[in-house]
Amino acid sequence: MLNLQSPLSRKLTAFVALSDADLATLARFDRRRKTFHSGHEMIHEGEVNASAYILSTGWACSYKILPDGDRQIVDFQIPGDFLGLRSILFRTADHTVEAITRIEASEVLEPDLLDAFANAPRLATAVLWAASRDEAMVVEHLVNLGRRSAEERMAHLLLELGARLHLVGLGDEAGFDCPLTQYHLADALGLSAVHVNRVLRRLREDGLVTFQKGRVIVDAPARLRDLAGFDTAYLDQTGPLLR
Amino acid sequence: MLNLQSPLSRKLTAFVALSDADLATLARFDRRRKTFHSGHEMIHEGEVNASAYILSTGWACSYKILPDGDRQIVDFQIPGDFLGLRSILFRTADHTVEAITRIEASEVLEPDLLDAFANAPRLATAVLWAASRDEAMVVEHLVNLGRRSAEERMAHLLLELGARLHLVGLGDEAGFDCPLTQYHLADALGLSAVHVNRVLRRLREDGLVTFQKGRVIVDAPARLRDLAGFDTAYLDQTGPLLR
DNA sequence: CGGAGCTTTGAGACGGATCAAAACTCGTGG
DNA sequence: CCACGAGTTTTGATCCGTCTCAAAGCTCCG
Repeated sequence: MLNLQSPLSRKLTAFVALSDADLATLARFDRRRKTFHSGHEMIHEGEVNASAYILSTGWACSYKILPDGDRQIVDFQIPGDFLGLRSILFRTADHTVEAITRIEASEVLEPDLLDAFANAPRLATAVLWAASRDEAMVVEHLVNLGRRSAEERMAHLLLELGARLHLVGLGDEAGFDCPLTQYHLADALGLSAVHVNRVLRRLREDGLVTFQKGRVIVDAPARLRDLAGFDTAYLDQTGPLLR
Repeated sequence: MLNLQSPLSRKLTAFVALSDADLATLARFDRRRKTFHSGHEMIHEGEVNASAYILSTGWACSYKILPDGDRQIVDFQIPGDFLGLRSILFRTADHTVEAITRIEASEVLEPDLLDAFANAPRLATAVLWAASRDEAMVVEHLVNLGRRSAEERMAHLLLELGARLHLVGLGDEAGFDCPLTQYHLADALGLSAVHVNRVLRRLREDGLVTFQKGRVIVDAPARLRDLAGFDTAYLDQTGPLLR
């Protein structure tokens, strides 16, 4: 029951059928397990030869800081997600990754990845697929910022997080635990923290979602999806890729 | 002088040293050359098993359409860029790609890519690098929409296009030819077309950039970069990766 | 029980949207 | 060679969503 143990294998096997050999190689990614405390910067923008990680417990976020000190969060990472995968190919990391909660993660070095590509082609495909999915999420976030109102953005983000968490066995249809502050939400959605607060209140008063005390409860899933224009196509790619 | 002939090889060799065998494999990507007229949708959101292309002449853009008809352009593609590379791994395309001008492009099928990955590892690395760079650009666009003012966004976009065009031998320090309408700019920057017009006027009146009659002229490069907070780090990765 | 970080609320300012309409550009056909 | 028309650019007036500044209330850890 390897697949049920690790959030990553649970996520990958949902989309690519992996052989036992693939799963064994995947399991080897889990050596070098480390713990980081909340707030720790695991990868720094500008850092050379940064490592990548696979997140197994806790939440992280990746962001960029502007000259004036403003921050734009690009994505949140939850168990099963890669941290800084892109920065392995780049000489210097182009973004920062920070632990939001206390985190457990396995460090992935370049040779691990190359080994996987050479010896476990199906796994390599799966990793590539995961990277493409990450990019698809960034694209959807771009659409969010460019063309949706504050409330639509918030609805979309919460629905995405819910769907992703559900996929790795955290949270269910009703809701999920969420350690994000309103500052995190603001920096992800391109809003001010003050406005985030008002938006959350309106969504709550309209009976759509409630986000309080670290828990998100989706009160009216259908109406919320409708408001956000939320389409899971970019996330789930229904059923395993065989090829 | 293969590298000077194709914009793609010119771009890739700037970052990864390619062997003659790599270059030969790369040249084989150039069979199946096709022409598309301006406005043609080469890849449709939702399309299954879409092909990818390498753009050799002309401009394209990739975008998503929202339920209410709004459009968010994710990126523009210029000669040497891949079109729809991500959609090869996905069962269905998650975005649309449309020709802005008349276009010449070479169709790349899945087997071509797999062949390259199996037989030309350095080229495979280069392709992966190109995909990572595409993602880095999307991330930078996200920052643009989330945390920059309308003028900063415009300045940033024009500087990015200039830098990318320069890299493939189109345009120089002074400026470049640009077939985009103000509607394109608006949909890329998350603004209204009317506001785009006013922003361009202000930038022109401030002596920063002039965009008129299909040509962009950078009047004050240093001041423009300063306004935009433009750092080429995410684009050029100075000097060839050897590994 | 104190205090730091987070959430909540109010008042006012401002960037960019929207609506409306005129002016320009350029390819096309008469 | 001119007139037309579709697409594009430009400008004005007004409106609205979100920001900023300010301050109070809450929560939870030490």
